[in-house]
Amino acid sequence: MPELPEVETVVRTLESKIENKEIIQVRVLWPGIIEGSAAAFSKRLEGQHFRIFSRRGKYLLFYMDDVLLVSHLRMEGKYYLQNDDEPVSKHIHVIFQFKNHQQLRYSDTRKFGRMTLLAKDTDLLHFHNLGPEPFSDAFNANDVYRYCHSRKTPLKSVLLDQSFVAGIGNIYADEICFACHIRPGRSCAGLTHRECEMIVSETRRILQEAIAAGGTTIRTYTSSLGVTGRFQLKCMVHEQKHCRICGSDIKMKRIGGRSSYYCSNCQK
DNA sequence: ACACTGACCTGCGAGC
DNA sequence: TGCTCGCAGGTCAGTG
Repeated sequence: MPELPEVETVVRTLESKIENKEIIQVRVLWPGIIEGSAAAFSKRLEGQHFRIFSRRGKYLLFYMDDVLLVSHLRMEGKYYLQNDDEPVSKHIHVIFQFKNHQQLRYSDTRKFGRMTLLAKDTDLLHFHNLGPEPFSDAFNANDVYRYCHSRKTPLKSVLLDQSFVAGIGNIYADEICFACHIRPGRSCAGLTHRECEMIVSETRRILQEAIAAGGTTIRTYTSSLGVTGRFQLKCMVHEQKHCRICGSDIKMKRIGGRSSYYCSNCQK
């Protein structure tokens, strides 16, 4: 499941492969991926070049000449750079044709991902009600403390709430809770200021390490263009059987509709 | 205003 | 062996 580190990896990989390439044609094989009219989407992108590559939360941002292409991979979205004579697998839903017979292909087994076109000057600070980026000053212990004390939801649910902080998904939410020695189901209302400081610093540390490792490859997720992350080797609790610190059995519980892994000995 | 649930999808594994 | 069923997950619309 692509979370912030995976999206960051995809953005940087694509930047190195397709920067300044011109789209000469777009084929949408599954219109549900495109928000709005697929025909208008395709027409608008013809003749546009991939200029600047960026990210906001889990959204990929491609600044073209006159338009902003926003892509969300959701669970299984991937990009591949292939030649146009290679067979098109059944999970390819959007094809961007370049010159020299190259194609950028969007693959998505579950068809959950979305693409949309926006004006280049769209305000991304308030885009989809997204909260602060984890590495920005806007994500800090004082604001986290204030936010948490105005509600009673489990810490895990808060970490997954994209309007709280942008980019954290199920895997990293479990890892952050573990690193802070807090059970994912604990109400965020009772967090101390010291714990909020720890949530901020551990979130940054874990995401930074995951980016350095090229993201996480777990279940069906591999990042684009054959790049495989290595962060799953460092997961302390997510999908683990035994705690890597104390050896206790890792417990699994559904919190906010998500499977959540924790060590009942190390996390209070 | 906040919190929870279901829909969107398909592949996979468990159970019969 | 072959079938059905439930689960996985991010986001948003709908409901309480």
